[in-house]
Amino acid sequence: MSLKHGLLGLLAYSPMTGYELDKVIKESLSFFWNAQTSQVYRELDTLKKKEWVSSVEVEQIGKPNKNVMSITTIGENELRVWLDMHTAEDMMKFRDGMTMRVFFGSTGDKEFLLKELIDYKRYNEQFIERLTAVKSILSQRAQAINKPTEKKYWLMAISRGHKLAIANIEWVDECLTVLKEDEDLK
Amino acid sequence: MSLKHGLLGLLAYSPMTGYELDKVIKESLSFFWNAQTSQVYRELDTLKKKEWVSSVEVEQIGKPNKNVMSITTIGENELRVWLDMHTAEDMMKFRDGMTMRVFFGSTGDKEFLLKELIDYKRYNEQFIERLTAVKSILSQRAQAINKPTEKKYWLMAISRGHKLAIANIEWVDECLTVLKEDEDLK
DNA sequence: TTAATCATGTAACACGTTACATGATTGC
DNA sequence: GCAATCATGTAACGTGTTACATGATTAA
Repeated sequence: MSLKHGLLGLLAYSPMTGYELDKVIKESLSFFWNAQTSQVYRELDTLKKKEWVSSVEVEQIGKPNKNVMSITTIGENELRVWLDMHTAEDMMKFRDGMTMRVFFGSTGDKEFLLKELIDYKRYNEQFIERLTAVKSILSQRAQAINKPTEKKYWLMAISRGHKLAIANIEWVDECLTVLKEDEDLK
Repeated sequence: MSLKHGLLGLLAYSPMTGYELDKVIKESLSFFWNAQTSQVYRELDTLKKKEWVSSVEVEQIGKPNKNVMSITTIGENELRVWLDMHTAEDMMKFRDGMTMRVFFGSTGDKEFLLKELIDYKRYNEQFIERLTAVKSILSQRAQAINKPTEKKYWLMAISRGHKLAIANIEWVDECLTVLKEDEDLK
């Protein structure tokens, strides 16, 4: 499970350059996946070698040439297989640094932990704001590429981000209460 | 942010062998982090090279010899630095395969998606059950290694898992409603 | 007698991060 | 004149996965 299928998914909507893919990821996908620009180009290279995508060099006036990538039939099949065959079980194998941080929290400085929790809450609040922005970007895109069906799926994805952020914020509040409790006992 | 600091965290409680660390991870840490056995041994090797841990070979009767790993002073410092210095911002850079799956959902087979969502809900319900088991294991461990202070942090970590699982379940229910809606429109 | 537990790893590959590199055009 | 945008990458490193390998003891 990786960036490869994210790229295929985006190219299934319409052909794009690496540069555009990178921007779309940072603009619209980063609420559930992020990637370095260098990684995008490298993965595109791999996809080309696997013949999951093909590229055409397009000359431009007053701008550098660009390589427009398109998904191939093989790529479309691969995407469909990935979507249909990878299991919910895989999705349970996540890694959660924030939980690790708190699990081993007694070893570190409590003031730092409090600060970090409060920061984390703030980031989650900002995340929710960002989701609102992503929502409108995606609505526009759904119109632009004339794929109204996608929008329903995109909204489900956003809703997940929203629910998880809310859960994070509630959790921080709970932690702060617990941590302040024994402050009072001193 | 990685397994290295998880291993250091565990060794800060008490010296252990690679084998024991692997078991503890799978038993008690896997609700937020998982690792292959081979990875545990490899990382221990790296930690030894960095002198964050030291090992002593212990002979056993009727069992293979074992290498008992202990955290060093350098390792303790490293753990503290990691705990205090890594930021909440880093924690926002997660990767969420389930969201990707749904985001690009329109390309795949809808029956598969429905099945996967229902599976995912079931896994989250099982996850909550597992958390209950982990809770009692950790309570015992807190007594066994005589570190009652840790328990509070462990419970906070578990609470996070719980809240996220609840959010996941609610999200699946919402998705199922949305997906069935247009089933009715047919 | 067969599965589980104890105990250790190696090798190859896949995926992600960080730092670095280049160079033109457009808008303030 | 300077920052941002357009457009492409390479190299080295760090982290995670998969497959394979070995061999003894203990409990059902």
